[in-house]
Amino acid sequence: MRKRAPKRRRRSATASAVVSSLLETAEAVETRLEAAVSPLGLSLAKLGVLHPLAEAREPLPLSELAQRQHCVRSNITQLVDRLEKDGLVRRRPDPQDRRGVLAALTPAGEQAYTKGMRALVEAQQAIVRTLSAGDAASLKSALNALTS
Amino acid sequence: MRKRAPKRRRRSATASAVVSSLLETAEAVETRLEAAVSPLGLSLAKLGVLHPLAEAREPLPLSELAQRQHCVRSNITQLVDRLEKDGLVRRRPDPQDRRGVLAALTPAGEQAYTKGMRALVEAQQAIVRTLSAGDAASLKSALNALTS
DNA sequence: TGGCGATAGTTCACGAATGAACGATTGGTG
DNA sequence: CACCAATCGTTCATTCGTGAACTATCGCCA
Repeated sequence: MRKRAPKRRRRSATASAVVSSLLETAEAVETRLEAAVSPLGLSLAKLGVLHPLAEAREPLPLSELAQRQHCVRSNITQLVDRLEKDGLVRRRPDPQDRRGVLAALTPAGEQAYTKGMRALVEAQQAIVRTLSAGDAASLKSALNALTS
Repeated sequence: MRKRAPKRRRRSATASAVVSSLLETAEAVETRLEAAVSPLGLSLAKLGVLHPLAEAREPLPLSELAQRQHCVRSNITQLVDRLEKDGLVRRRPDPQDRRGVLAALTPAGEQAYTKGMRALVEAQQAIVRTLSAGDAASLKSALNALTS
């Protein structure tokens, strides 16, 4: 009947496979989302900056954007540089703090945000739709376990 | 008793959450793996180039590395540049094709590979270990569903 | 009040990845 | 054989992300 002693090995041999699979599908998903918003001249990174700005409905300090984005301040500097070049955001001095700089959404920025968000959500739903309800639930719980 | 008509909305509201969760945990996992190999002066990208070279046990053309890595040729050019600077790989002309360039593992390269691989596998196992057997299985199947 | 340590944003150099353009070489096929 | 399309590797410009170093300003407290 075979299949008694080995067992032990299974785990380790599979570990790398599961992790690789996670990384690869995440990359595939990310690429797909990126493709969904790129026709609008956007990227996930840019959308990630526009998001808190649009939600707050008021200009925010760059450091706040960095915190919400879980990234380093210098990254936001550059991202905002490009967004400004795109005309989606404008920098303006913080009246409360002369060190600070606020990022303000332009009208074009708001518009780009709503369009981009629509495209993004649609793409996300398309992806989740390929999952059975059970798969979705178990995926969610497994990811939660990983994050803890 | 409530809970009859709505239902519809749930799905869409959750789609973005699941996808975001996937992307975020993947990033966290990647960061962890990166941290595991970085003390050895390696990165996942570099290890990804050393891998096929070590497995093949013979020099390989750069284009082959690009294919196996699912990336663009120019990326391999630069990666091999750095690996050469690190003394882990050496470029040599392809005797069969004068357009081609072969990447050959140096002794230091082989050593770095085995050490890096050890560290990587260990980190992967540590991550998977935080998952219950059930979670691991369901994660695997859900990821499979996503990739298809 | 004066001084000083945190905080804010920028700049720079780097790693990783992409895509376009380019020069060399190779392989059919006419 | 001679040409032409495909392939090979590199270079360049661009995006995105990091971390270190720097300047300006803020806020506190001795």
